[in-house]
Amino acid sequence: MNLKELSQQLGLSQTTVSRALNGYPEVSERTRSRVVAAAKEFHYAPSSSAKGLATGRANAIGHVISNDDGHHMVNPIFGDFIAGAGEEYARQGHQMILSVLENACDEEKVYRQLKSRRAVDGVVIHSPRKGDPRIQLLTDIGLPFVVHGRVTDCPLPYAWLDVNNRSAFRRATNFLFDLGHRRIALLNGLEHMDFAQRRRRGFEEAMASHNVIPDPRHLHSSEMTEDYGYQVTRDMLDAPNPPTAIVTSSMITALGTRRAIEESGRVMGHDISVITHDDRLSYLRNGGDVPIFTATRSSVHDAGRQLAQMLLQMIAQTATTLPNKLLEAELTVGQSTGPVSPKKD
Amino acid sequence: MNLKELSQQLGLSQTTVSRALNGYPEVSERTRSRVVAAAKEFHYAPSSSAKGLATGRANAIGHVISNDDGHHMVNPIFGDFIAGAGEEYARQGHQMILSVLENACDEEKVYRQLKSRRAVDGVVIHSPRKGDPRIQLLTDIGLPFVVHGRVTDCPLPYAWLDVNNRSAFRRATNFLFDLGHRRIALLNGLEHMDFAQRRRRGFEEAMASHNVIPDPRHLHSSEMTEDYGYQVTRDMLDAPNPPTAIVTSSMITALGTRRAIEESGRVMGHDISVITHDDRLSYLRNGGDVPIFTATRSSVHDAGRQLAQMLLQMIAQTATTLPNKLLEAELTVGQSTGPVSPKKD
DNA sequence: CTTGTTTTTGAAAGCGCTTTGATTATCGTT
DNA sequence: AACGATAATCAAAGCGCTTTCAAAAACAAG
Repeated sequence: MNLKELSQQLGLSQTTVSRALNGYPEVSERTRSRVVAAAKEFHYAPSSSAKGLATGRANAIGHVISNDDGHHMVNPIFGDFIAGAGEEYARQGHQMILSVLENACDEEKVYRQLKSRRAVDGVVIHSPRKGDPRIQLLTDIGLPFVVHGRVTDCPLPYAWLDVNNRSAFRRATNFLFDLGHRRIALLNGLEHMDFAQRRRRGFEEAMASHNVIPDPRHLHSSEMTEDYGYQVTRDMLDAPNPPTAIVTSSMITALGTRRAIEESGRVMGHDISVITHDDRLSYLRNGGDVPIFTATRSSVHDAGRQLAQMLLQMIAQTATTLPNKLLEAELTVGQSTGPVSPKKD
Repeated sequence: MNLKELSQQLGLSQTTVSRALNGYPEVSERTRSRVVAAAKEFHYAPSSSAKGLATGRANAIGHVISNDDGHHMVNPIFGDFIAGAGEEYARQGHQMILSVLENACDEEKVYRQLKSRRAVDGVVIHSPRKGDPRIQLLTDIGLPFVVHGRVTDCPLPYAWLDVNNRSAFRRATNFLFDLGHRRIALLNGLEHMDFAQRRRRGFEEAMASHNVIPDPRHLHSSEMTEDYGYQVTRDMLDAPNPPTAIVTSSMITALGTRRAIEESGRVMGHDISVITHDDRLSYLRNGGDVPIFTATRSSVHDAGRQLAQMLLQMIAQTATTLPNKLLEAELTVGQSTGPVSPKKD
């Protein structure tokens, strides 16, 4: 069923039917309701390609995700972020188009094609890296975009939404100092990612403000897997002068850290403290009323929703003002932290 | 830059340029290479809506994911599956369209619209449930689809790709019997999901074939979170007559199970055995050369790739044969299983 | 009953591509 | 040189919508 057939059924012109369905004011209420009823009855919905062709808008937003340098690693955050954004798109009648990159070198091509094929009205930039070339590229080709995160030292203006990673990690670290800790380890994510850089900075600031020089053996950076948390923590605990507290970048890593701690016969929150960042992933809830981990939390699902809103608004009003939003993570105290314990060894 | 402009640049008709770019045989090699070069130079790519309108094909596949009955739970499998499928789509010049459902009641509407708006050429069905209504619906409206999983007792024929969950869990359970275990617990996923039903059946078959009636206190079903694994395992270990082995449905749950085991002072693989199903999620690797968990493994990333291939092929050749594929999980022995230990209590 | 105004409806052009059916160039044969 | 066959190219229609511009209907005022 297409517009022509529908309008014939109704004995009206395509023009009127189209206007009725798109809420134009110059059609009488009587005919509008007739049209809407008929559309519902015949399950009519306008062809999106025809509509796209006629209007020049795709009513779609692109998300390009890459398998992280061929590690075939899908960001565990991804699912929840996408779900949040997707809800907002659905609400506003947009579609989400996902492009999966196998080779990072195709990156530029993919964005260019998205633009020249008019497949999307805008894109969201995931996992910005240090000196990320994408914001220059997208600015050049004139494709609206919002960055999830930020790009340090980027000379161009751009729209973004980010968690205040630096303040979150500064705060987490300071919290540990307040409990008396001074030998604090950092299990960071991959430090070519911008967010990891900021987290490190926050951590270092807190350390510096307490005149503590971090032990290099206690500073780590890797993909945030469970195994990484386990291995690194075990090694640190086995070595002389182990940390009394650990700040870690993700719940998954924290699970590994906890495992190593428990395996060593220590009690987390008593013998050694752990703070993690918690993205509130749907399949990794941090306990119930009493969180297991003390954490800096910020819902990535919510970030997805808000970022989608920003982007849709940018596109709708073609205003030249580039919005940005800094979300503060909240520090929730759980069972994984406690005052530094009296020297054991 | 559109086709018209490009053809003017070249001094050719749109017809010829279009044919050259789409690989039709009736254009000379000399002109074809000229055209291709010019297209590259001007970053020309055909508008997807125009192409879609003209051909009637969207060159897109839809994935509809729902936030599981309002639990706002995104399947952790989702990211890797999507990545696998997406790679295949990219390779074959298709796009992936993701629809996120907030209310499960919109389900029918979303599929109908995808069809009537001609937004996709086919869809993939995620997480089929017991008596899933979607296969009836899609058959009725004539939208090609492949199910990731199966629907038990479905009277209609349909295309699917699935892991042999039943045989995997039968095999896992039998493996435990071979090690001398008889008190075996099952930590299953939500049993309104079809895959969970099959896993349970496989487990029960193995139990029955050894004339063991499972202790009802050792049969569990829930969303597969870490906490679920922990809670349930702890409760079972605290109770009299705890199981000597546990079969669990996901790595995440297995992490919780391991935590409860270690917390109780037992050693996994020695005092109590654990087998899990391992979807080979990219961010949850089961150790390195020596797997931590003995597991039935089957890459969900690979499943996504293969399913995408099936669907694209179905669409391309409009053949009426409905393909299906049953993947066998492999049993990999890790450190989490061992012979039943001499009675402790 | 005109006329001017406002409200409501329609005819047709155009969005950028594919594809049919016609036309021209090229070439080997007689 | 003329001819039919083949290869290469093109003009134009059509895909299903939106939107401009024109026309008809309804209505108020003179």
